[in-house]
Amino acid sequence: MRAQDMPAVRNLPLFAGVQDDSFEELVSAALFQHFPPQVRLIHEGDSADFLYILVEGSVELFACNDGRETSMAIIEPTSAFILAAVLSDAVCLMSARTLTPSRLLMIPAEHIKRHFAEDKMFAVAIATELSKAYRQLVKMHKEAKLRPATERLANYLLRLAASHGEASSFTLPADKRTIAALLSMTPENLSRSFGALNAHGVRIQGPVVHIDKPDALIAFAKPNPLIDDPEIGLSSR
Amino acid sequence: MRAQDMPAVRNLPLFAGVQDDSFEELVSAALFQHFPPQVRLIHEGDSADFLYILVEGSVELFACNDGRETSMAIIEPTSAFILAAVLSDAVCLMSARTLTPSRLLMIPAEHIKRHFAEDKMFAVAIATELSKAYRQLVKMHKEAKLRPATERLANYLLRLAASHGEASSFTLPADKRTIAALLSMTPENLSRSFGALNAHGVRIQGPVVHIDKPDALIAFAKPNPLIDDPEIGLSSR
DNA sequence: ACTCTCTCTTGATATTTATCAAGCAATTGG
DNA sequence: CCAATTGCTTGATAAATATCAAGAGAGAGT
Repeated sequence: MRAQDMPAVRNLPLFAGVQDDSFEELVSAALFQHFPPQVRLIHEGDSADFLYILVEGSVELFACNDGRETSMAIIEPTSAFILAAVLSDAVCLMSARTLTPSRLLMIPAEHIKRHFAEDKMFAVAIATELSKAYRQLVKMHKEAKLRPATERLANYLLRLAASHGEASSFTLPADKRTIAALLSMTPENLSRSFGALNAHGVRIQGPVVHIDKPDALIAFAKPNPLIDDPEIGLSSR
Repeated sequence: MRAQDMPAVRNLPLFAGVQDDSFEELVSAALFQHFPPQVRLIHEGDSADFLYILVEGSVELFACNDGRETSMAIIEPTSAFILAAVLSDAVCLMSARTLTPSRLLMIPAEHIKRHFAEDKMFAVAIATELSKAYRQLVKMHKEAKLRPATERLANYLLRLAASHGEASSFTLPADKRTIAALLSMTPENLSRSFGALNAHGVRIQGPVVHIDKPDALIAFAKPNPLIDDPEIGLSSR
């Protein structure tokens, strides 16, 4: 692991209250690995042997049932994942694969669980993270149940813009096919929905989105803080 | 609060590791209230002032957006709710209302947060509960994204049967209209889906479901442990 | 017993979303 | 440079789901 990557990991809310020596212990037990794109890191149903921390690149969480597959989240640095599975000592409910070349810190589950049981500050930080992760998932589920497809896309674009400092242009965090799955639509319908958003000030150039008329898009999307506001400080799944 | 209700609350996994005196402190600060059916307990967007514990009756968690409303969960005793909002010191993402006459213990959020910060065992128990709640929600979201409506219903019936000790008959936990919203369908389509399940050994008599041919229903539903298995010990939302 | 109300069901229709089938553009590999 | 592949788009069609409109049945109140 590169020295310059260290601060980002150390500064995760997850490790906020833990002592330096405890943190050192966790990191020294960890593996640090590079992966090319499209590498399957986790197979759903497997036991959760590591807490993964994405240091660079991007990772997709996805899930399958009866021949279908859908995307559950796109993860960007610096962010931990399968925290809940590690703590529950349970099998993973989601699979994970790299989308781009990625570097990951993998902390053995046993170490996480031991520190969790022994270190009050760590337990508090984990509970705080999990409560935010839970709330984020509630928001996702509300969106899925309460919005039609094109509105989901419109609000997703607004959230992306917000996460890029309200930039009027930004690049999609994954292939359109992956974005489509994330938004519970087919690639065909994503394409058509992008077309429909043209009338509301959105322009697409390959992987880059231009929001030419933010007000028009907002008027169409009707964003709702109880769905669209991010959980501040959330960096775990 | 009735003396006979105490053990069920005390035995919640949430309080498993807390000392008796701490538990007494929490309970003595709490309100205990009866509510008739259809009473709004929580409005989404309001701050989370209490951790609610349902002692008797049933409560629906639901959410609204842009004139639509959907059901997020049906809660039965003994179970705590809005734990995540209380810990995050944030507004509620879901509303709550009683479905039947209900009795609830309401523990002020401040007390929960103080004990959480001070009592390691409580923090550990909360994190453990939240990780299970998170995983339960992942399962719900997977189901919503990966299964068509009638299959969702079929698996829901199998889960209800399992929770009733694999009983071949049981009563639905809420009005069909609420069940429909929970399964992301209209009442009309729920009705038609029940009709479709007739061919797979399901018989409906008002609010009671008979599973006459469990094997046929299972063959149709194709249950998946990574969606349908309950998180054991989960009693919080 | 009798409305009245409410919930659920059923049928007809509309809308939304998915699937299938080309086709096009960009990229990759020879 | 030229296939060949890949990712996306577009159009036509099919399937799933929602909406609208009655109507039937059960329970509540008079």
